[in-house]
Amino acid sequence: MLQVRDGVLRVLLWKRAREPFAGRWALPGGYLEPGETLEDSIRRHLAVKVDVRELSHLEQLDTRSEPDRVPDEWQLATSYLGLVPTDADPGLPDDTAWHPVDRLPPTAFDHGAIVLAGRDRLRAKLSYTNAGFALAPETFTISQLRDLYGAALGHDVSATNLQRVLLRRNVLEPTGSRREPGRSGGRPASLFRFRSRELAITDEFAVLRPPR
Amino acid sequence: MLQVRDGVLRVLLWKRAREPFAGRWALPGGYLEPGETLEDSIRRHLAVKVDVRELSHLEQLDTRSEPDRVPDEWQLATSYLGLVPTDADPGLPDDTAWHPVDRLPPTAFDHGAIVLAGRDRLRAKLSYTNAGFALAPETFTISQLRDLYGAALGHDVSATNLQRVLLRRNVLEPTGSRREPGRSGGRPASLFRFRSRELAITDEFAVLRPPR
DNA sequence: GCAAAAGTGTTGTGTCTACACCCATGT
DNA sequence: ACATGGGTGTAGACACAACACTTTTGC
Repeated sequence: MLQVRDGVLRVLLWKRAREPFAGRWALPGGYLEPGETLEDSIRRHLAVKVDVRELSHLEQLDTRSEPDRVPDEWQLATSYLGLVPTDADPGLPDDTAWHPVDRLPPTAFDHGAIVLAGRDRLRAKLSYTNAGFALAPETFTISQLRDLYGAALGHDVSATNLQRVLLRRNVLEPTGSRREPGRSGGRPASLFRFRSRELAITDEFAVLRPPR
Repeated sequence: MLQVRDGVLRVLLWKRAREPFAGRWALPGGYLEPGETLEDSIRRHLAVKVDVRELSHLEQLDTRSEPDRVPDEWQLATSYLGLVPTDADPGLPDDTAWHPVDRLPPTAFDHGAIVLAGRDRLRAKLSYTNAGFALAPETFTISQLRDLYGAALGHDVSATNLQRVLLRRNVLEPTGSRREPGRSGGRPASLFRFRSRELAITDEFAVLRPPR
């Protein structure tokens, strides 16, 4: 589960109490109940940590089956990428915390690799889908959105060009209202919102488009 | 397992003898052995149908867990996309056949949806990776490659532009040799080959590139 | 007026499509 | 010579990045 928090892309991790990997950080999750869907299962396990309504997007990453990924046991795991808007602040149990994705603590199992795979998937999808909606509040200014994209992508993003790309692609729409400037002045910023809050591809054919 | 065969993108299906879905067509695959990797398992099951050395690419699609996807039983399945070069002609058991992906026969379980998901994954990757290597023979002319891309993408592709895109991206390299024209004449075509036969992203940042 | 923050105008660059044209071969 | 198929030249459309400039606010 990823979120931009304090201007940094973070992942929710849970500190393991028991062996194996006692004291190391792990992704939330757990066993599948009979007859349960993978998605239902991850939502159920997450609900213990976070209110599920806060989840703005959830998608499957992959299934890992290497026999040595869990010591002394052969165990399959299907990983999911979950996103939470930056303005959500779920109350957390004591043994969980948001860790910067680019400075992970020692993790249990292959969870470090899974987090990086999730980060990479998010970065890719920010380029060619409307995935930003899942990180952003309901309405926002372009500079707020620039900061979110910057944190998620790991490099500076120009507000000017971000605005133009997302407006050209019809991903954003103006709400009509504005945000009052802070005490240091400045022009009031217009508020925007994502036209859709469901994942959609916005830049389908990079090349080799079908002919007219 | 997909292949361009007779100028059409096809999938290898296996005719089920037993219930459920007796007589309908299913994807090759089967149960996982204890301690076995998913990839090893699919390769093992495929080896019965096709020589595994013919597989030029294999990647995981997704894991399906809907309780009603198999009647009277709750069963998880992880699907894979396998590609076979167009010039491979594996001998097949009697109960398997290559079916056009765009005109699938009635399929068992959710296998029809899986095939379409694989097709869509292939189409997307042809745009921004070197995935074409997995459909093409070792060496080929641009027009052969155009036909392969056309069959896989489902629309006409211009040889002119295909050549320029793939050369600009350094995906193809000339072999130096040529192919003799047929009896109807025509300029002899140069032969090309893919520089790499491992999947690689060739058009990384569609937009929002990192600054210099 | 001046600083701060937001937003627009403009120019340049690179990638792709479309299409005209040229090249090398067989008959 | 002419048909056939391969390949190149070139121009236009478009999306994007960069950066200068203008707008609107607080102090």
